[in-house]
Amino acid sequence: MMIKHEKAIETLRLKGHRLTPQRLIVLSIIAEASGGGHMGVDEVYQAAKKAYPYMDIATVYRTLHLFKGLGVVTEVAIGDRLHFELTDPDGPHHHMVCRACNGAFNLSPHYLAEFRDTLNKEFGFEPDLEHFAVSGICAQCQEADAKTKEMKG
Amino acid sequence: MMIKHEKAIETLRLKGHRLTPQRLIVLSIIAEASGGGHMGVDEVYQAAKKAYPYMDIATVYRTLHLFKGLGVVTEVAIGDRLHFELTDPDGPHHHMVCRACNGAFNLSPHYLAEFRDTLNKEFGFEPDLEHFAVSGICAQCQEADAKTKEMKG
DNA sequence: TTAGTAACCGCAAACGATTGCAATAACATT
DNA sequence: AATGTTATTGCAATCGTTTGCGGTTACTAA
Repeated sequence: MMIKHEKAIETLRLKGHRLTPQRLIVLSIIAEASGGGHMGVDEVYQAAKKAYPYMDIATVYRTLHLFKGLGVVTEVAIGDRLHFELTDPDGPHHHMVCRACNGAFNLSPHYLAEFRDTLNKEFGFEPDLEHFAVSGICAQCQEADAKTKEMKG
Repeated sequence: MMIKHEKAIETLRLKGHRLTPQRLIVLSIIAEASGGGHMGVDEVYQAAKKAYPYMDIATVYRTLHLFKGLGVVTEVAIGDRLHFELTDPDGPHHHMVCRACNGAFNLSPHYLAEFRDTLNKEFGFEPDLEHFAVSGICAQCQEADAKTKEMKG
Protein backbone atom coordinates (compact mmCIF):
# COMPACT_ATOMS: atom_id res chain seq x y z
CA MET A 1 0.00 0.00 0.00
CA MET A 2 2.61 2.49 1.03
CA ILE A 3 4.63 1.36 -1.93
CA LYS A 4 1.89 1.99 -4.48
CA HIS A 5 1.28 5.33 -2.90
CA GLU A 6 4.92 6.37 -3.39
CA LYS A 7 4.93 5.17 -6.94
CA ALA A 8 1.85 7.20 -7.73
CA ILE A 9 3.48 10.34 -6.34
CA GLU A 10 6.50 9.65 -8.49
CA THR A 11 4.23 9.38 -11.52
CA LEU A 12 2.70 12.75 -10.72
CA ARG A 13 6.10 14.42 -10.43
CA LEU A 14 7.46 12.84 -13.59
CA LYS A 15 4.55 14.02 -15.68
CA GLY A 16 4.97 17.54 -14.34
CA HIS A 17 1.90 17.72 -12.14
CA ARG A 18 2.01 19.58 -8.85
CA LEU A 19 1.98 17.81 -5.54
CA THR A 20 -0.80 19.63 -3.77
CA PRO A 21 -2.06 18.61 -0.35
CA GLN A 22 -5.46 17.92 -1.92
CA ARG A 23 -3.97 15.42 -4.32
CA LEU A 24 -1.91 13.68 -1.68
CA ILE A 25 -4.93 13.38 0.58
CA VAL A 26 -7.17 11.95 -2.11
CA LEU A 27 -4.45 9.54 -3.09
CA SER A 28 -3.87 8.27 0.42
CA ILE A 29 -7.60 7.83 0.98
CA ILE A 30 -7.95 5.72 -2.15
CA ALA A 31 -4.81 3.81 -1.29
CA GLU A 32 -6.02 2.97 2.20
CA ALA A 33 -9.37 1.79 0.95
CA SER A 34 -8.01 -0.21 -1.97
CA GLY A 35 -7.74 -3.91 -1.51
CA GLY A 36 -11.14 -3.39 0.10
CA GLY A 37 -12.48 -2.40 -3.31
CA HIS A 38 -13.88 0.74 -4.92
CA MET A 39 -14.84 4.01 -3.29
CA GLY A 40 -17.69 6.24 -4.28
CA VAL A 41 -16.81 9.86 -4.99
CA ASP A 42 -18.73 11.15 -2.02
CA GLU A 43 -17.01 8.66 0.28
CA VAL A 44 -13.68 10.03 -0.89
CA TYR A 45 -14.92 13.58 -0.49
CA GLN A 46 -16.18 13.05 3.07
CA ALA A 47 -12.94 11.39 4.13
CA ALA A 48 -10.88 14.09 2.45
CA LYS A 49 -12.81 16.87 4.16
CA LYS A 50 -11.89 15.44 7.54
CA ALA A 51 -8.21 15.75 6.73
CA TYR A 52 -8.57 19.07 4.93
CA PRO A 53 -11.77 21.00 5.65
CA TYR A 54 -11.52 23.32 2.64
CA MET A 55 -11.64 20.40 0.27
CA ASP A 56 -14.16 20.89 -2.53
CA ILE A 57 -16.06 18.12 -4.27
CA ALA A 58 -15.00 19.60 -7.62
CA THR A 59 -11.39 19.11 -6.62
CA VAL A 60 -12.10 15.52 -5.73
CA TYR A 61 -13.59 14.92 -9.17
CA ARG A 62 -10.76 16.71 -10.93
CA THR A 63 -8.15 14.87 -8.92
CA LEU A 64 -9.72 11.49 -9.56
CA HIS A 65 -9.93 12.21 -13.27
CA LEU A 66 -6.30 13.26 -13.29
CA PHE A 67 -5.29 10.08 -11.51
CA LYS A 68 -7.40 8.10 -13.93
CA GLY A 69 -5.64 9.72 -16.88
CA LEU A 70 -2.29 8.85 -15.34
CA GLY A 71 -3.39 5.28 -14.81
CA VAL A 72 -2.98 5.65 -11.05
CA VAL A 73 -6.61 4.93 -10.28
CA THR A 74 -9.25 3.01 -12.17
CA GLU A 75 -12.76 4.28 -12.67
CA VAL A 76 -15.60 1.84 -12.34
CA ALA A 77 -19.15 2.86 -13.18
CA ILE A 78 -21.41 1.10 -10.70
CA GLY A 79 -25.00 1.64 -11.58
CA ASP A 80 -25.03 5.32 -12.44
CA ARG A 81 -22.41 6.33 -9.87
CA LEU A 82 -18.68 6.59 -10.37
CA HIS A 83 -16.34 4.58 -8.17
CA PHE A 84 -12.56 4.56 -8.03
CA GLU A 85 -9.82 2.28 -6.82
CA LEU A 86 -6.04 2.18 -7.00
CA THR A 87 -5.10 0.61 -10.31
CA ASP A 88 -4.27 -3.02 -9.78
CA PRO A 89 -0.58 -3.55 -10.57
CA ASP A 90 -1.39 -7.13 -11.61
CA GLY A 91 -2.93 -5.61 -14.70
CA PRO A 92 -6.39 -4.36 -15.55
CA HIS A 93 -9.43 -6.28 -14.59
CA HIS A 94 -13.12 -5.83 -15.08
CA HIS A 95 -16.01 -6.05 -12.71
CA MET A 96 -19.25 -7.83 -12.34
CA VAL A 97 -21.59 -5.74 -10.23
CA CYS A 98 -24.68 -7.32 -8.76
CA ARG A 99 -27.67 -5.06 -9.07
CA ALA A 100 -29.32 -6.78 -6.10
CA CYS A 101 -26.59 -6.69 -3.44
CA ASN A 102 -24.37 -4.13 -5.19
CA GLY A 103 -21.43 -6.44 -4.65
CA ALA A 104 -18.52 -6.17 -7.06
CA PHE A 105 -16.50 -9.12 -8.31
CA ASN A 106 -13.33 -9.00 -10.31
CA LEU A 107 -13.32 -10.35 -13.82
CA SER A 108 -10.15 -11.15 -15.67
CA PRO A 109 -9.74 -9.45 -19.06
CA HIS A 110 -9.30 -12.87 -20.52
CA TYR A 111 -13.08 -13.24 -20.55
CA LEU A 112 -13.46 -10.23 -22.78
CA ALA A 113 -10.54 -10.87 -25.09
CA GLU A 114 -12.55 -13.07 -27.38
CA PHE A 115 -15.32 -10.52 -27.61
CA ARG A 116 -12.85 -7.79 -28.52
CA ASP A 117 -11.28 -10.01 -31.17
CA THR A 118 -14.61 -10.66 -32.79
CA LEU A 119 -15.55 -6.98 -32.92
CA ASN A 120 -12.18 -6.22 -34.42
CA LYS A 121 -12.35 -8.83 -37.10
CA GLU A 122 -16.00 -8.55 -38.03
CA PHE A 123 -16.45 -4.79 -37.88
CA GLY A 124 -13.03 -3.24 -37.49
CA PHE A 125 -14.39 -1.77 -34.28
CA GLU A 126 -12.00 -1.25 -31.38
CA PRO A 127 -14.01 -1.36 -28.15
CA ASP A 128 -13.04 0.42 -24.93
CA LEU A 129 -12.98 -2.46 -22.55
CA GLU A 130 -10.21 -1.33 -20.23
CA HIS A 131 -12.38 -0.34 -17.34
CA PHE A 132 -15.59 -2.04 -17.73
CA ALA A 133 -18.29 -3.16 -15.39
CA VAL A 134 -20.95 -5.69 -16.31
CA SER A 135 -24.16 -5.22 -14.41
CA GLY A 136 -26.18 -8.30 -13.57
CA ILE A 137 -27.19 -10.50 -10.70
CA CYS A 138 -24.80 -12.69 -8.76
CA ALA A 139 -25.21 -16.37 -7.88
CA GLN A 140 -26.04 -15.68 -4.24
CA CYS A 141 -28.78 -13.17 -5.00
CA GLN A 142 -30.24 -15.45 -7.64
CA GLU A 143 -30.59 -18.09 -4.93
CA ALA A 144 -32.09 -15.66 -2.47
CA ASP A 145 -34.51 -14.48 -5.13
CA ALA A 146 -35.49 -18.03 -5.95
CA LYS A 147 -36.18 -18.72 -2.27
CA THR A 148 -38.35 -15.63 -1.97
CA LYS A 149 -40.42 -16.76 -4.91
CA GLU A 150 -40.78 -20.22 -3.40
CA MET A 151 -42.28 -18.76 -0.25
CA LYS A 152 -44.75 -16.69 -2.16
CA GLY A 153 -45.78 -19.50 -4.51
CA MET B 1 -44.10 2.05 -38.12
CA MET B 2 -47.76 2.89 -37.84
CA ILE B 3 -48.33 -0.67 -36.81
CA LYS B 4 -45.79 -0.61 -33.99
CA HIS B 5 -47.23 2.67 -32.86
CA GLU B 6 -50.71 1.13 -32.55
CA LYS B 7 -49.38 -1.88 -30.76
CA ALA B 8 -47.63 0.29 -28.24
CA ILE B 9 -50.84 2.16 -27.51
CA GLU B 10 -52.58 -1.15 -27.05
CA THR B 11 -49.89 -2.15 -24.54
CA LEU B 12 -50.44 1.06 -22.59
CA ARG B 13 -54.17 0.49 -22.41
CA LEU B 14 -53.88 -3.14 -21.42
CA LYS B 15 -51.56 -2.38 -18.54
CA GLY B 16 -53.95 0.30 -17.27
CA HIS B 17 -51.92 3.37 -18.17
CA ARG B 18 -53.62 6.52 -19.35
CA LEU B 19 -53.43 7.69 -22.92
CA THR B 20 -52.39 11.26 -22.43
CA PRO B 21 -51.52 13.55 -25.31
CA GLN B 22 -48.00 13.82 -23.95
CA ARG B 23 -47.50 10.09 -24.13
CA LEU B 24 -48.92 9.80 -27.61
CA ILE B 25 -46.72 12.61 -28.82
CA VAL B 26 -43.54 11.16 -27.36
CA LEU B 27 -44.46 7.79 -28.77
CA SER B 28 -45.06 9.10 -32.27
CA ILE B 29 -41.81 11.05 -32.21
CA ILE B 30 -39.82 8.00 -31.26
CA ALA B 31 -41.71 5.92 -33.79
CA GLU B 32 -41.03 8.34 -36.62
CA ALA B 33 -37.35 8.50 -35.81
CA SER B 34 -36.89 4.78 -35.33
CA GLY B 35 -35.38 2.88 -38.14
CA GLY B 36 -33.10 5.88 -38.27
CA GLY B 37 -31.76 4.93 -34.88
CA HIS B 38 -31.77 6.35 -31.36
CA MET B 39 -32.93 9.73 -30.18
CA GLY B 40 -31.40 11.75 -27.39
CA VAL B 41 -33.78 12.89 -24.67
CA ASP B 42 -33.44 16.53 -25.59
CA GLU B 43 -34.14 15.78 -29.24
CA VAL B 44 -37.36 14.12 -28.17
CA TYR B 45 -38.16 17.02 -25.88
CA GLN B 46 -37.59 19.67 -28.55
CA ALA B 47 -39.71 17.81 -31.07
CA ALA B 48 -42.45 17.24 -28.51
CA LYS B 49 -42.56 20.90 -27.53
CA LYS B 50 -43.30 21.81 -31.12
CA ALA B 51 -46.39 19.62 -31.10
CA TYR B 52 -47.35 20.51 -27.54
CA PRO B 53 -45.78 23.68 -26.15
CA TYR B 54 -46.49 22.93 -22.48
CA MET B 55 -44.45 19.75 -22.64
CA ASP B 56 -42.00 19.45 -19.76
CA ILE B 57 -38.67 17.68 -19.92
CA ALA B 58 -39.55 15.79 -16.73
CA THR B 59 -42.57 14.39 -18.51
CA VAL B 60 -40.39 13.26 -21.38
CA TYR B 61 -38.10 11.43 -18.99
CA ARG B 62 -41.01 9.88 -17.10
CA THR B 63 -42.72 8.85 -20.30
CA LEU B 64 -39.60 7.30 -21.74
CA HIS B 65 -38.98 5.36 -18.53
CA LEU B 66 -42.55 4.15 -18.55
CA PHE B 67 -42.20 3.02 -22.15
CA LYS B 68 -38.95 1.36 -21.30
CA GLY B 69 -40.59 -0.55 -18.45
CA LEU B 70 -43.32 -1.68 -20.82
CA GLY B 71 -40.74 -2.83 -23.34
CA VAL B 72 -42.07 -0.34 -25.88
CA VAL B 73 -38.82 1.55 -26.19
CA THR B 74 -35.24 0.54 -25.57
CA GLU B 75 -32.80 2.67 -23.64
CA VAL B 76 -29.27 2.93 -24.92
CA ALA B 77 -26.60 4.70 -22.90
CA ILE B 78 -24.38 6.52 -25.37
CA GLY B 79 -21.42 8.02 -23.62
CA ASP B 80 -23.06 9.52 -20.58
CA ARG B 81 -26.30 10.47 -22.30
CA LEU B 82 -29.46 8.43 -22.56
CA HIS B 83 -30.90 7.58 -25.95
CA PHE B 84 -34.10 5.80 -26.83
CA GLU B 85 -35.55 3.94 -29.77
CA LEU B 86 -38.64 1.88 -30.48
CA THR B 87 -37.97 -1.65 -29.34
CA ASP B 88 -36.99 -3.74 -32.34
CA PRO B 89 -39.61 -6.46 -32.88
CA ASP B 90 -36.90 -8.61 -34.45
CA GLY B 91 -35.48 -9.01 -30.98
CA PRO B 92 -32.99 -7.06 -28.95
CA HIS B 93 -29.74 -5.89 -30.36
CA HIS B 94 -26.76 -4.11 -28.95
CA HIS B 95 -24.77 -1.16 -30.11
CA MET B 96 -21.28 -0.14 -30.87
CA VAL B 97 -20.86 3.57 -30.38
CA CYS B 98 -17.83 5.33 -31.76
CA ARG B 99 -16.41 7.82 -29.30
CA ALA B 100 -14.86 9.82 -32.14
CA CYS B 101 -17.79 10.29 -34.55
CA ASN B 102 -20.53 9.30 -32.11
CA GLY B 103 -21.92 6.95 -34.73
CA ALA B 104 -23.93 3.98 -33.53
CA PHE B 105 -23.86 0.56 -35.15
CA ASN B 106 -26.07 -2.35 -34.39
CA LEU B 107 -24.59 -5.48 -32.93
CA SER B 108 -26.39 -8.76 -32.93
CA PRO B 109 -26.81 -10.42 -29.52
CA HIS B 110 -25.10 -13.42 -31.00
CA TYR B 111 -21.77 -11.72 -30.37
CA LEU B 112 -22.47 -11.49 -26.68
CA ALA B 113 -24.04 -14.89 -26.20
CA GLU B 114 -20.73 -16.58 -25.68
CA PHE B 115 -19.67 -14.01 -23.13
CA ARG B 116 -22.89 -14.49 -21.20
CA ASP B 117 -22.47 -18.25 -21.26
CA THR B 118 -18.99 -18.01 -19.83
CA LEU B 119 -20.05 -15.70 -17.01
CA ASN B 120 -22.89 -18.04 -16.22
CA LYS B 121 -20.82 -21.18 -16.12
CA GLU B 122 -17.71 -19.80 -14.46
CA PHE B 123 -19.26 -17.52 -11.88
CA GLY B 124 -22.98 -18.19 -11.85
CA PHE B 125 -23.33 -14.51 -12.73
CA GLU B 126 -26.25 -13.45 -14.90
CA PRO B 127 -25.25 -10.27 -16.75
CA ASP B 128 -27.72 -7.63 -17.93
CA LEU B 129 -26.85 -7.52 -21.57
CA GLU B 130 -30.27 -6.74 -23.00
CA HIS B 131 -29.63 -3.12 -23.73
CA PHE B 132 -26.00 -2.69 -23.96
CA ALA B 133 -23.72 -0.30 -25.75
CA VAL B 134 -20.03 -0.90 -26.26
CA SER B 135 -18.05 2.28 -26.54
CA GLY B 136 -14.99 2.30 -28.77
CA ILE B 137 -13.69 3.66 -32.02
CA CYS B 138 -15.01 2.64 -35.42
CA ALA B 139 -13.00 1.53 -38.46
CA GLN B 140 -13.49 4.84 -40.28
CA CYS B 141 -12.33 6.98 -37.40
CA GLN B 142 -9.35 4.74 -36.82
CA GLU B 143 -8.34 5.41 -40.41
CA ALA B 144 -8.90 9.13 -40.09
CA ASP B 145 -6.89 9.15 -36.89
CA ALA B 146 -4.05 7.24 -38.55
CA LYS B 147 -4.00 9.78 -41.39
CA THR B 148 -3.81 12.69 -38.96
CA LYS B 149 -0.85 11.15 -37.22
CA GLU B 150 0.85 10.59 -40.58
CA MET B 151 0.63 14.31 -41.36
CA LYS B 152 2.05 15.30 -38.03
CA GLY B 153 4.87 12.79 -38.12
C1' DT C 1 -73.44 13.56 -19.13
C1' DT C 2 -71.89 14.32 -15.12
C1' DA C 3 -69.30 13.54 -11.03
C1' DG C 4 -65.55 11.04 -8.52
C1' DT C 5 -60.99 9.12 -8.19
C1' DA C 6 -56.51 8.48 -8.89
C1' DA C 7 -53.04 8.76 -12.34
C1' DC C 8 -50.59 12.21 -14.39
C1' DC C 9 -48.64 16.71 -15.36
C1' DG C 10 -45.95 21.13 -14.92
C1' DC C 11 -43.14 23.38 -11.97
C1' DA C 12 -39.32 23.87 -9.14
C1' DA C 13 -35.96 21.98 -6.32
C1' DA C 14 -32.47 18.55 -5.89
C1' DC C 15 -29.35 15.04 -7.40
C1' DG C 16 -24.37 13.63 -9.09
C1' DA C 17 -21.10 15.43 -12.12
C1' DT C 18 -18.69 19.13 -14.82
C1' DT C 19 -16.96 23.71 -15.96
C1' DG C 20 -15.73 28.96 -15.99
C1' DC C 21 -13.45 32.15 -13.46
C1' DA C 22 -10.78 34.89 -10.32
C1' DA C 23 -7.78 34.04 -6.44
C1' DT C 24 -4.15 31.15 -4.71
C1' DA C 25 -0.14 28.42 -4.22
C1' DA C 26 3.43 25.03 -6.11
C1' DC C 27 7.41 24.97 -8.40
C1' DA C 28 11.58 26.92 -11.19
C1' DT C 29 14.74 30.49 -11.33
C1' DT C 30 17.41 33.69 -9.35
C1' DA D 1 14.94 33.79 0.48
C1' DA D 2 12.39 36.50 -2.95
C1' DT D 3 10.24 36.43 -7.49
C1' DG D 4 7.51 35.21 -11.50
C1' DT D 5 4.86 31.86 -14.01
C1' DT D 6 1.04 29.12 -14.48
C1' DA D 7 -1.20 24.94 -12.76
C1' DT D 8 -4.52 24.32 -9.43
C1' DT D 9 -7.99 25.56 -6.25
C1' DG D 10 -12.64 27.04 -4.16
C1' DC D 11 -16.72 28.87 -5.40
C1' DA D 12 -20.74 29.19 -7.96
C1' DA D 13 -23.12 28.31 -12.00
C1' DT D 14 -24.45 24.76 -15.07
C1' DC D 15 -25.34 20.25 -17.15
C1' DG D 16 -28.40 16.06 -17.69
C1' DT D 17 -31.49 13.54 -14.92
C1' DT D 18 -34.70 12.59 -11.09
C1' DT D 19 -38.15 13.62 -7.60
C1' DG D 20 -41.78 15.98 -4.42
C1' DC D 21 -45.77 18.44 -4.63
C1' DG D 22 -50.21 20.70 -5.63
C1' DG D 23 -53.20 21.28 -9.43
C1' DT D 24 -55.14 19.04 -13.57
C1' DT D 25 -57.17 15.59 -16.48
C1' DA D 26 -58.10 10.86 -18.31
C1' DC D 27 -60.84 7.41 -17.30
C1' DT D 28 -64.82 4.83 -14.62
C1' DA D 29 -69.15 4.25 -13.26
C1' DA D 30 -73.63 6.10 -12.36
